Amino acid sequence: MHNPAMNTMTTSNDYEQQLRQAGVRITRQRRIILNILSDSEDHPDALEIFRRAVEIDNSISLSTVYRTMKLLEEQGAIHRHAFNGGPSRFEHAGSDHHDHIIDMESGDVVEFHSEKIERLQEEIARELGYEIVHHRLELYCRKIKK
Amino acid sequence: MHNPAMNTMTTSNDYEQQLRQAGVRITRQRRIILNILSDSEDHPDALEIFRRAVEIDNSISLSTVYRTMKLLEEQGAIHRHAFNGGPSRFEHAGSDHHDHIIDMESGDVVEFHSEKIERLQEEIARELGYEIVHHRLELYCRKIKK
DNA sequence: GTTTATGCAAAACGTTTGCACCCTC
DNA sequence: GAGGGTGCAAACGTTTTGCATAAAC
Repeated sequence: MHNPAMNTMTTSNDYEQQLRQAGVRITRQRRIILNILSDSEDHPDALEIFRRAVEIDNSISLSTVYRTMKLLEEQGAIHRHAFNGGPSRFEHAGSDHHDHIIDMESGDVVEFHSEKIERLQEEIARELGYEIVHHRLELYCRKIKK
Repeated sequence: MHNPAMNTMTTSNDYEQQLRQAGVRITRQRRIILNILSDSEDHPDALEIFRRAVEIDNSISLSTVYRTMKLLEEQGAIHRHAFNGGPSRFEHAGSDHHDHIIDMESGDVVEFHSEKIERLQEEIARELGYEIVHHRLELYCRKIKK
């Protein structure tokens, strides 16, 4: 896909522009973290992001990672998860909403989406007098052995 | 040391028997905590359980609360939640499984259950090669204003 | 009497914050 | 140049742990 006019891809450059528009300064550190996040297929925690960042710039600090994660969360650029009540793990707020299967043996995270479940959630909340702001659906699973 | 048949107990007596059967010693502290849990309509965290326990026995310690919560969780007697990534909050593992609506303004927790959602979850997991061990569904909501 | 639980204090853990200096706009 | 961002170290809130004592079985 190579169409400079139609920019539907989520590169960290896009995010930089959006963040700039929101009045966020793009520092060297923030750029590094944004790149790490858009390159990540997994759901790293702050320490792991810090480790990956240090390989690019060994002067970066863990506090900056934490501060940046909070900022990006507020800007809606990332999502924060607390699987198993463990440390926060982050992912790029890509295009589509999705939920998570957590492999209890490996810790791997698989994403899925069910429009049916989403609708049922809305229905249930509405019946109880609530509107959903956001939700969290996590399936803690084991691989089925064949 | 004799075993009085009469003990001013609530429903936690059932739990005591089950725990005894599992080889768990019923100490004064554990009895107090079990009572607090079966009396609680809300989802208190460890500190709140500690506060309630101190009113009954002011020599109880916070470590004992934490150790007991871990034990009871392992025994399947309670469930642990980490709403919003905050401190663990606990509830008696009552009869039925249910999920949670968290009122974002008040912090109140409303319980609900949807057999349809449960079935859809199973279906999705199976299709991806997983079996669900347990799951977590939390709807972070605002009250609808009329 | 043996085994296990407790209380206390200290440590561990993930995260936030105060401050002096540095960089982006 | 002004205002916000950074690194560092120290503080934080939650949870765990080592150890000597106490209680359950």
